[in-house]
Amino acid sequence: MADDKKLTPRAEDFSAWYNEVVLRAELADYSPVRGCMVIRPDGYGIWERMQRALDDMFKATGHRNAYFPLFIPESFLHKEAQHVEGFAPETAVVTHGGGKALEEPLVVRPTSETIIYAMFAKWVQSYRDLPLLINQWANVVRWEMRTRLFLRTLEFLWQEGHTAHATHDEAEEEARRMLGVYRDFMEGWMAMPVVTGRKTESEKFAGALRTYSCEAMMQDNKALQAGTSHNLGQNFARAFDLTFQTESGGTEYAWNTSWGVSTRLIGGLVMTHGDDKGLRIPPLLAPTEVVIVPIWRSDEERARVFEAAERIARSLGDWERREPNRLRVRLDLRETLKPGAKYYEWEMRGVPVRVELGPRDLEKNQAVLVRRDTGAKQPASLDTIGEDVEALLESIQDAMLTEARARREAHSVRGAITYDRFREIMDGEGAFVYAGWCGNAACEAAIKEETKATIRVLPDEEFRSAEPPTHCLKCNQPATSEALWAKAY
RNA sequence: CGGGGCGUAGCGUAGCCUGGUAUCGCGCCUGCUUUGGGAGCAGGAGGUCACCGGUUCAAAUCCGGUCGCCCCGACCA
Repeated sequence: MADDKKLTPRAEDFSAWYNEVVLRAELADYSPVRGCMVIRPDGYGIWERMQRALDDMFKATGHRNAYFPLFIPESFLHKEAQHVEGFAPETAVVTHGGGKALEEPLVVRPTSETIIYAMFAKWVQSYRDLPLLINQWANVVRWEMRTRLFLRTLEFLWQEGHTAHATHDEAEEEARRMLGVYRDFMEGWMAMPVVTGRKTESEKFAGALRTYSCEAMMQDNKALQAGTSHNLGQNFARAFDLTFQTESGGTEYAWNTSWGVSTRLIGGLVMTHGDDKGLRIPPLLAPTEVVIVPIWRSDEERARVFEAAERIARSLGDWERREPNRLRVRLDLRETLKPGAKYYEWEMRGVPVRVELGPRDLEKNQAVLVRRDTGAKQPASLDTIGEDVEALLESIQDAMLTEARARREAHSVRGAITYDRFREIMDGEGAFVYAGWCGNAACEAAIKEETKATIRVLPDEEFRSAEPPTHCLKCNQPATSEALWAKAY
């Protein structure tokens, strides 16, 4: 068992490490159904914090929540040609209900564009009804062949924003705005830096005019598509007759956007921040930010230490920080485990700050604060522990983003590069490679075929190289754009 | 769907070749002693050996079939 206590190191087998962390940190467990997962309280707690933060951001940008049904008439999916082509192979279909065959099979939503724009068509008559800005929190089902906890399961939780606008430019602005919201969330809350940009034709959403994406680098140097935002143009409006009267009395199709992030983000969080001791959760998303571990020898000491620990837990729990919410504190009073065993457990679970409190500390009116990200210890006076913990949490949140960004930059490659060198990189450690592309889908496909790497995005300006690449990585023809290449999840 | 692995207590496993009393560790329960980096001792509970069929006096073990899960490759948030 001694060996079982340690995780498989990331360097030895990243995939095994990931599975072990998710299971042992009790974020999730396998379900009896292949490809499905149970999200356990510690995993769901992270999701709840993500939801709250994102939901506030959606509301702040004018969106309202609604809920659309799980079942979609199969015919709806067929109304948009690209869309059905993209999703039909991976839908689950209900053919029977109440013991009888249904007249029309029902698709379990793989995404809700069809049902939502069908409803929008009923609700929108005039330009005065626009823009219509809706979000829904829901589960969706996609019948994937190969699944992985959080990263790809048959059923997953997500949010999908759906909007309708009077003009192309407004829709474009909306799609870009929500991509920005995602980026702010991923960097500000998840401490996960992303590269934003536009997807190529071959990688865009089925039915979209344009797809934008946030791409994050995992610790195995592979890219994770963490969130996407689509300008759907008028494709769905045409398919579902979503029209409105213009100011001048004409009739036009509305312009739509959709955008989503899912519980996949939790997988991204694990693979961005986890280490060989387990999970590391950025404080803002941690269901428990602080765990207090009391230390004692005699019964007399236990009584004293417990009393003090409870007092500190209360005062920390009541500590009002600048943002008006309280510290999320947990007090570990279990008497069957030694302190060391508790340390290992809370490290596995990723709690950002541990407070150690023993008799020697009490004599000095202090406690020891230990940060999960670096393992560094520091004493804190019991008189100022609230401020100290708050400051430490803020420092951890910042440090985690800085560290993740530095790691990404250390594994990014820019500047002139030969195709041979590129192949070498993709065969080896992997990287984010910024290189020229001629714009030809054939080159994109050939590279994917030969190296498994794909164009993650055509990066937004701030991510592009100071010296734009001049030639296509593959065919050496003049480049029409700079592309970010990587292997992806 | 192709390749690989696995199904024995909550978890991890031994036993299978060569059929005969279900193995060990962790965890769990009780008690005592412990507790500043994964505690010790003693006692205890816990099993349709994935499922179905066959061979046999007797099957976890041999034979036939079925199902499921995990990992690696072709699709994808």
